[in-house]
Amino acid sequence: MTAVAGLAHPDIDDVDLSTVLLALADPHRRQVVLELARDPKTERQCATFVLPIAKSTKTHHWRVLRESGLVYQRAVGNGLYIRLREDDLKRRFPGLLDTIAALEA
Amino acid sequence: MTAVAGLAHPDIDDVDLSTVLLALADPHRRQVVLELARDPKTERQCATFVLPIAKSTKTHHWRVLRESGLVYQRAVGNGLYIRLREDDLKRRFPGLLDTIAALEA
DNA sequence: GTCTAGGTTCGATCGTTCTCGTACCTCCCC
DNA sequence: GGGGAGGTACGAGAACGATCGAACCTAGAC
Repeated sequence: MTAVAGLAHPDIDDVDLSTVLLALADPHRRQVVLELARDPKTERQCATFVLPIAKSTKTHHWRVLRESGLVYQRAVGNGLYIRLREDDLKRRFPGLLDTIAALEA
Repeated sequence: MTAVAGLAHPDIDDVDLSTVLLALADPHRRQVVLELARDPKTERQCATFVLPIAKSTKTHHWRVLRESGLVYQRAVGNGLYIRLREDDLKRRFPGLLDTIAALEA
């Protein structure tokens, strides 16, 4: 196993609403999702997110976001890039992201 | 204290999004909310909800729904009536309920 | 080779949540 | 008065989630 873990992404059709809502219920994760949503097409380095939590806790949140189908992660060199699964989410949960984003705009 | 507990309802402005999303993340609670949302103006007897859980567990979920600002409960005689806080929710979290409802229609 | 920055894994703690059964209360009907 | 239906309170157990620190790995820069 490499230092960058196997980045397993679920099929969006296997994700259920409870999982997504649970993922979005955490303020740290929601902040990440909303920052990504401001520039949905753009990939961003995970390390650039400023969160008042430990490194290992971030790893935990990345996994939750990934496994809930909200984000796509890609290993580049030594680091991680993250991106919203915008199209998948629009198709599977239409309106959800826009609504949440509008609520905290 | 009467058999019907003190039904404390939070001011809708004191409710935050995390709490609401957490409340909606539970399938049983979401089912209740969605059934109420099909007839938003109408009060319904709590006892008429068919859920595969114990009585005391229901009491727990009523409290969560109440304290998350999603529903309003009223004691009538020996029982409880429940109703969506539709107007409050529309104002505080516009679009949220409609989006969730559309997602599981 | 060394050092650093980005990440993971592990183990643990702490709080919360869902769940239940039991006991109890109270309104209402007979 | 007695009984049933609707609900609460309490106590407990199991599962989960957020959090951390320490140890470790890897890629890249120097």
